[in-house]
Amino acid sequence: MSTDTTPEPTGQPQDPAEQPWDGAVAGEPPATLQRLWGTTAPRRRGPKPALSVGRIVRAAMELADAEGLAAVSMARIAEAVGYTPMALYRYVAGKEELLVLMADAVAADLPDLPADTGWRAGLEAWTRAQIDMGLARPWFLDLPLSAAVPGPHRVRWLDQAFGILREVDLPADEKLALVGLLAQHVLGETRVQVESRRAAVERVRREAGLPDGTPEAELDPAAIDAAHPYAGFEAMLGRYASPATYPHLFEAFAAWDGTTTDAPPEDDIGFGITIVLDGVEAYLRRRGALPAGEG
Amino acid sequence: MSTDTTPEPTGQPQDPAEQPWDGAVAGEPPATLQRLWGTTAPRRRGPKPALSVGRIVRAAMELADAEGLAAVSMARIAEAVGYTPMALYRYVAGKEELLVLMADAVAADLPDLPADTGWRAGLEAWTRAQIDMGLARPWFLDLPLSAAVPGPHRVRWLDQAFGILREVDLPADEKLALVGLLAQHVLGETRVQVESRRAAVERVRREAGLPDGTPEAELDPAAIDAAHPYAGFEAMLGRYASPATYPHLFEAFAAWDGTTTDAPPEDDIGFGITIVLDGVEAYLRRRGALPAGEG
DNA sequence: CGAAACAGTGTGTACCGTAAACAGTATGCG
DNA sequence: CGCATACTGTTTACGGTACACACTGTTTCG
Repeated sequence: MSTDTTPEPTGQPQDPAEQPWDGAVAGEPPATLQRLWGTTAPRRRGPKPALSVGRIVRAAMELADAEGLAAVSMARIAEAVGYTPMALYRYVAGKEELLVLMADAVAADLPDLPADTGWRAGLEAWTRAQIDMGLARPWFLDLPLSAAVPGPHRVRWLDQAFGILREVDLPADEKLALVGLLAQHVLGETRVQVESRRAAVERVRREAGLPDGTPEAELDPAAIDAAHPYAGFEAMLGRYASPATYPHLFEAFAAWDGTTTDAPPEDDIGFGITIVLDGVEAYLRRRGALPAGEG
Repeated sequence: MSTDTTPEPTGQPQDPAEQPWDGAVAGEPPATLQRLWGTTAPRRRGPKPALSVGRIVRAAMELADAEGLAAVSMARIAEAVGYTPMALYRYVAGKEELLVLMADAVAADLPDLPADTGWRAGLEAWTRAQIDMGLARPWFLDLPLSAAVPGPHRVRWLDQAFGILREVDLPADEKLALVGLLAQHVLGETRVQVESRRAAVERVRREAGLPDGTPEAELDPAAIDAAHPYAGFEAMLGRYASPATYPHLFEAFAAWDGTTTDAPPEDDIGFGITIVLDGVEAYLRRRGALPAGEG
């Protein structure tokens, strides 16, 4: 982007052959990227395709929503759309590519954030929206690292972050680094939330004596909310920790009265966001990048 | 731990039956936790076991080190230790449990940190050591969320964090939340590092025209270090971004001169740590928890 | 000396992702 | 028009996975 040639509005066909990364050596880029960005040239001959990439991805996501990522197999997807497994390979290079497409597609549901809240409130909203998305689709966290390819929806979300950061005076690469830091925090926070909820559900189910596969809907939501988040951890400590084995942990938790402080922001998510954004604010101040009136 | 009964130094057998979570309903806890903490009661009758959990886990880790987590299958492990695949099931409940054991075992190599550096330097060292571990064993990042069960080595590492935080005046649950935040940041940062290195290696290999499976050792290390970390991202921008599609991104990167600022700490890792620890410091100050002389 | 508890093996099932060969269909070109 | 061509979805098959179950052989306790 440091060149002065303006790129075309949307990607053009531009002869799929002769791309530097094409050929036997290549990783996934060419076909996968085209599928991601919807820039595959329409076919001219032969029967009209009955399926579409979009429909396949949508079926895969519904499956993941309902039964988790582990349930997403080529066979199950094919069954859902009413074709044979091998038919999918006419639309998608393989399962790995399908996961890439899914990873971008989830970002389509991210909201349009209001502009003109300051950078800090903006980033907080940006962060929270993403965590909400992760909570709604926990399977997102199970996607492999290799599925994190920038696609149109993901980049749109990134664009919003840059919109929020317009008022901040920093070169683009530093903004990108900051947004990346935030994005990583989001992923981690979501993991914690999802995992702690899953543990709470499991504990409530066990206490109610219900069988393993019981859907969450049959459990008491209040009991789930009330389930102490550190319960499993404390049980582990009580069983295995001693002054001899884990002195500092033992000391700290022996002195603890067992009550959770709510001096931090009322919710767990806010706790992390506040700390990270405080750090970001310190960085901006150090760099003299705060908008006028805040510096 | 808010009770006054001192737990025994190390877990005792304490009758594996009659545990609340035992039986058909249970998830993994009983057997898996016992295997994790090495508290399985020795068998009394029958032939002496030829294998051991430790040997199996070690073999699995060697396999993962050499060929990645995807190469770790029950069959390959069995081959490595010289027995049939089914023999492993006498020692381990299944593959999932094995991954749990591996996840804890990696933490065994984490160093003993020096005491008496202040809380901030201590936490930074704690963080960096963990990132180094992740870089040394990238497969660690591929482990599923479900493998994150607290085992002896993981808890020992947590204990060190609490040792570092002794001088900080905060209830145990808040310390735990802070350490958790840091741990999540570490995971994210390691992901970024591993992924960007992998991308750099791939790009260098492509430019050198070498085949896909070429081991990293045959590539020019200097070229890998020099490979611009944002190259792939910029290529994507140049091809697909326009003022119409991604206005803010376009604007920011159009104004950018293409040079990376090194105003932040010299290395990428320090960039993130500094921001997060600044946030933590702000939190401690707000809570009046800073050690005497720092408040 | 049984009997019971255990170790490791052999065999088999139910999946998984996907390569290859195939028959049917719509299109562009001579 | 007619046919080669490119494309569709299907069939079949392969090598891989985790693991259930029945089995033989070994060790130790009552």
